[in-house]
Amino acid sequence: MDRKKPPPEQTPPDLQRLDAQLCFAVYSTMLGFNKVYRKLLKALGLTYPQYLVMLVLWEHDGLRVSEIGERLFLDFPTLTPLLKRLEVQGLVTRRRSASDERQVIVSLTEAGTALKAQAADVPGCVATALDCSLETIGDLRSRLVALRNNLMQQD
Amino acid sequence: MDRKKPPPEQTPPDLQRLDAQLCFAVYSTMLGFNKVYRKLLKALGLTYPQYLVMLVLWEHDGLRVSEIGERLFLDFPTLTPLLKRLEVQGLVTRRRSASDERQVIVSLTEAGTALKAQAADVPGCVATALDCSLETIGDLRSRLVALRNNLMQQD
DNA sequence: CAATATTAAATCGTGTGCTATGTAATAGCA
DNA sequence: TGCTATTACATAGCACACGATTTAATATTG
Repeated sequence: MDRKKPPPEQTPPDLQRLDAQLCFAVYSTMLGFNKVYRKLLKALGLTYPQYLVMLVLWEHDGLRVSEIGERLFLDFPTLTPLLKRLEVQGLVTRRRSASDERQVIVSLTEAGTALKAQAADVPGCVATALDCSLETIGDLRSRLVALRNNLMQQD
Repeated sequence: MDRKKPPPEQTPPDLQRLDAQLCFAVYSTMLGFNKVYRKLLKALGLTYPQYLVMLVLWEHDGLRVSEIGERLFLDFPTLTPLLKRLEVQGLVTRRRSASDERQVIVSLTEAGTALKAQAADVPGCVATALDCSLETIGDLRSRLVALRNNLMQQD
């Protein structure tokens, strides 16, 4: 009578545990960030992805859609409707480029530019919610960026 | 003729830069993870969130929807349709609890259980894409979990 | 025991994010 | 110069994620 079970053929159990997955830590942290940002950005009338777009434009106004997409690692099907909604809100304009009509230039309106001052408290409030040192934040950030760049290279 | 501009009233510019935001590092890292997981999980017929649900059930079969939600920090509007699709794929069953009919118990089917072995290579392939040490991964994971818990406490 | 409050899940509506596809403009080549 | 290939963006369809609301079951209270 053979009581000895064969060794499992799959990955050792602990590598397939939810909490062993770095991706789940990233995913669930992002869920947490969304929760915090949703509250903070509600007063500004922005969703989190819209806020990211505004951050990009506040830094460098008048970009092509593709340039915004490159900056945020987002594609056209995501950006086009999102930018349309920002345009409807009067925060940006979308104009065909005169030199190349395939390109759409996204520019801040006065209201869009003015929104930057209203959003000035956001990073501080987020830092408060995080409740950890600037050094930790900076270290985490640069490590995540390195991972992101590795992941984005997969093809 | 006053050539001196008044100091800006908003947050110092570097705090409102996109790349200064930890949340953007997390967000864009998750975009990268999605890209990698989408490819790996395609052969299993799973999306990334569905994979997370399967990880939970492989660990502990027969949970209530709310228990899965607590485990993954996800709400009913997300989980109900997702679980329905897993049921349609024949990977889980959803049954009303006899002792409390408000509760739905989610159980793995034979196919759902068997899928675990097919998914055995996933964590290893992800680790390869990450191209960094297990120690780094573990450290990042625990730090992110700490942040997540802080963020989730905001209310 | 009946009425009310609470709980668990389902549904609805909105905004993403991505693959696939379509449209229009520009570039490149013979 | 005309044709083809490439580029930039828009659209379509699907799967999330979440606040708001609804439905049904259970718990609590008088």
